[in-house]
Amino acid sequence: MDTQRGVPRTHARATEPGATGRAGARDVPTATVARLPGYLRVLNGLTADGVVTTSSEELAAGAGVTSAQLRKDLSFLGSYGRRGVGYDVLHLSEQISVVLGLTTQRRVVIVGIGNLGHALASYSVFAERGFAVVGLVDADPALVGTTVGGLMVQPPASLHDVVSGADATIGIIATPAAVAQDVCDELVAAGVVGILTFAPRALRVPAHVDLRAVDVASELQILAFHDRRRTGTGA
Amino acid sequence: MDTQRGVPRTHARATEPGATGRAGARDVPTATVARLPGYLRVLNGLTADGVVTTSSEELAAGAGVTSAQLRKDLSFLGSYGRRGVGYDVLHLSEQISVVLGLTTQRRVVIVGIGNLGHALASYSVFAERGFAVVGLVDADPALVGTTVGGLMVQPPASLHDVVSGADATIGIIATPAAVAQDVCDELVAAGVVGILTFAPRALRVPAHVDLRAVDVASELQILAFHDRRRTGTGA
DNA sequence: TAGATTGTTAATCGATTAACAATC
DNA sequence: TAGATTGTTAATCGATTAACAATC
Repeated sequence: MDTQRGVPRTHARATEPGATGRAGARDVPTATVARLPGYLRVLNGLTADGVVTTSSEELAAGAGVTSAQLRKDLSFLGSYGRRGVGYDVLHLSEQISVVLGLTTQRRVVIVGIGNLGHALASYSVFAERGFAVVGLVDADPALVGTTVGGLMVQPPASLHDVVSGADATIGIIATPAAVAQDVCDELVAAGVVGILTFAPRALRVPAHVDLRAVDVASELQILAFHDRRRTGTGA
Repeated sequence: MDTQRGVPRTHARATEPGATGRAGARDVPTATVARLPGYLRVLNGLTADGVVTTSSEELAAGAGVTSAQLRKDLSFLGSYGRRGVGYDVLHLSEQISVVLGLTTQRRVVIVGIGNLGHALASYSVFAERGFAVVGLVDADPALVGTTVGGLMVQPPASLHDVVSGADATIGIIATPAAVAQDVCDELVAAGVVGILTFAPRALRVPAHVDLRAVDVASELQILAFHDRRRTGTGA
């Protein structure tokens, strides 16, 4: 009840279909991939603090996992530590970035500029972590043409052009649930290979597209399950 | 790469410490608990469509899981279906609500009313799914005293009173990462038993408090991992 | 009865944990 | 060398899948 958790997935295992294949990056378990961003975050913080070397113990504590878990996770990437010494913060950070594919900036399009989409479009953390929001789309005529986070909101009919024109590979869906599947299909048709949806509804995507879903109301309902056990109400 | 996933957790198993214990609700695996909100969502949709009876096949398809998975999950709650017939939509919906502890309305306080907090404070889906936002707190003097989603924003010094005064059991953290742990500690001291954080930082909570973390930038980084394999860039 | 569909069992699979040999 | 810490192995644990007997 007290540990931080990453994100689960019924994900296909992360095998390496790539041509030559970078050493070490092959066949990383999905559970490990989901924790890598957390490690990277801690490493970046250490770098900002001027820390040059770290240990599995320190890194794990910062990320909220055990040192055994951390070493096991890193072992799937390769051997980037030195026994008896620890890990070079900058080098490990770079290796994880390479494995996650963050050495190239990914371009993101957000569909649905309501309260949530608006917040995401203005979210500075995206830029800090290597993503560029390159397009905004909304169906509300009152919203189309306005500027949010420095970008002009485009109409739904422009979705394909916005995605392909900016060469976006990731789409974020922040629309009402009712239209989420249609938007999803259009994003896929336009060429995105990854989708992050906030719409409370199951979406279908082809096998070559990666889908991740965040449902904040479901998160609260999961909290309610444990809440009930502590406050005694609810049954 | 194509399935919907719930939320992973390094969660303690959901054992039943409650006194008498409702039949069936004991010892539900965390992976199952995380999928229950999805089933509930589909059941509510079926109810709205006037559907009276459903099958594991139909329900699973709507939730994006296999029928085997669904039946296995429901088996932890009890036997609420009829062989050869299926499930009564209303009855099953009610049983899941009881297990999740949704028969009592939970009160939620949101700390950090920036872009994201603002969006969450105005998020109608919370009310639809049985949660009441009863307090808003922010450190920005320019924001304190303003009204968002019908509630007046309170200063940080009022956090404890806002939580205990409204008897809130769940806290949502939408503050900058730098202050997230302090806010978390204050929420716990004020008596919440569940915390949902959007701050990109690992948080520590005592064993009796349940913590769930949503990190949208990490979600994008996980998508980038697969993106790299398809677009070939990034290594 | 015959057909349908659940609930459960058993097998498989993947993830976590702990311990320690390797080695800096 | 002695102490420290990694990387790996093996054991455990939990979750998923498939098949089917129970039963409506």
